[in-house]
Amino acid sequence: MAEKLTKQSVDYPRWYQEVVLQAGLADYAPVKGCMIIKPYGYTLWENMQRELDRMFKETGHVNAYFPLLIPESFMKKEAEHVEGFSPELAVVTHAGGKQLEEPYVIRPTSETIIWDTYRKWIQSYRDLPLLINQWANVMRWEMRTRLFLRTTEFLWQEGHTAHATAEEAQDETLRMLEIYRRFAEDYMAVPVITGLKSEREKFAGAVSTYSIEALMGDRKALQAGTSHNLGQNFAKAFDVTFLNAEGEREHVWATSWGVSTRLIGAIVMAHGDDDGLILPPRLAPIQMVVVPIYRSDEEQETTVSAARALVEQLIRAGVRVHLDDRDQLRPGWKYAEWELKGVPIRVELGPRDVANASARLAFRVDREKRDVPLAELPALAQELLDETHRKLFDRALKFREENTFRVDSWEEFQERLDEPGGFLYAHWDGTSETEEAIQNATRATIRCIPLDDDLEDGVCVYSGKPSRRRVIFAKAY
RNA sequence: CGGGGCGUAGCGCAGCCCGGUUAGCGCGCCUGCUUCGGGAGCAGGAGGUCGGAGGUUCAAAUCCUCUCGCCCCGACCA
Repeated sequence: MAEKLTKQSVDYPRWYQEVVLQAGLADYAPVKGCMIIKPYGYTLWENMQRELDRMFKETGHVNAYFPLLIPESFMKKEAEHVEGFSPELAVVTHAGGKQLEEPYVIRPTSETIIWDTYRKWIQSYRDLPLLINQWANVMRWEMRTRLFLRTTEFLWQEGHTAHATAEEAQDETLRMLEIYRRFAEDYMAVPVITGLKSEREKFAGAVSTYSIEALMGDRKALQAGTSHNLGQNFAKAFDVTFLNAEGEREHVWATSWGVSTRLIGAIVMAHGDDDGLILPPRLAPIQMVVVPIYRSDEEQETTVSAARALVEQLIRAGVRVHLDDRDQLRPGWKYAEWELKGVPIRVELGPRDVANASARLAFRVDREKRDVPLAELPALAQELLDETHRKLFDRALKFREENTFRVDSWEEFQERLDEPGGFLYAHWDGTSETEEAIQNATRATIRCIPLDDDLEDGVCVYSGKPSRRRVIFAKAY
């Protein structure tokens, strides 16, 4: 804990790794590529789950749970799905001391087992729509892993819905994309761009994939959530049909959508600085930490009891507050530690403050210090947290805008991408060949075709062929 | 899979090239005193089969062979 962090400007990946470990979000596991999510990190995840779960339920979804193990044959039923996921499957071949007749794969995502099940659940248009979400762990044997951003096993939610029409499925796809956008911006304080994925980048088995894309502190992009319109691909692969009102048999239309513990990585990299994490107040495990300050035993008695009283009032005001009354640590040490852990607001309570009936607040987001009357603090707390949220969001948005460029020539594209990086709005001829060529030349990929962008005639920055709109290129995680 | 690095106390490391007393250092931990408004000081103390196996040698953390694991950088991916 006492080690100093590597500065972001010196080595960003190293900073990331150190801050995740030192702030107590996660630890390495004995298994390659896996991590142990520690209580502080898991509480953050629980807070994210709670809000997302509420949003899903408000839009008519219910939770269910499907098995971890999937018969291997299921994975082979949808052609693109097989191709996309085969290389990263973990397979169980032995159990109960015997070799299994059919191996089981550990789910990398649950479309197949869910659509196998939906076949039994759906007969009529009256059974639709079917709006189910599950909170689960999944496993993908990636070649290279990074804490939270890409681990072999990760936690996520996956929604799987079934609809009677293509229009309904498309509406659902966009509805959930919008929920992800709202969650990212209103809770994580991370501004995101919503858009459509290119053919190359879309989900294996989808008709179309939409995503929210965020810009990290090192000016690289992070895909923070995806929503897929699966069309009738899985319904056909698993023979899921229904009778419509006219008595005709049709294949069901599907969507799936998910966000994962990767979002924790997004929070770390969107907001963190050289002193550590900066957690968005609406998700922070600890929103305010109260540090009593004293020299003598009498002062300790005075400030600690004042702190206890304050903490009680703050809890009643709905604040997630922590009292740091550890006697063996000095205040300066505690300040540094809570800053590393990204607590939005620190409340310092010393003899002078108690005498003045005030509290000294220190804001993590901008280091501002402010004295507030003790009696007013509980009533003021939510507003202060909201203010912090806005500052965080505004700063992240400003950063993104400062690192977003419209580029019109291949030279400019390469230069900007190299230094400083960021989002590049550029014309693209719409072909996978060009996309691949650009990736090979620069390591940049098309993050998305933004939804809220106007059409504009131009020529492809790489091939010079005609283009109808700009797309966003960036180096990505 | 290619490239690089690392396994020595809870954590971070030195020692290894050039073998040789009881294997060190910092942080943390325990005890005591003084401290406490930006990462405290002093004194005392506990804590190790040096990743594993085999070999060379009078003697191996150190040399040789094999092996296991993890991390970082790239290619693949949420």
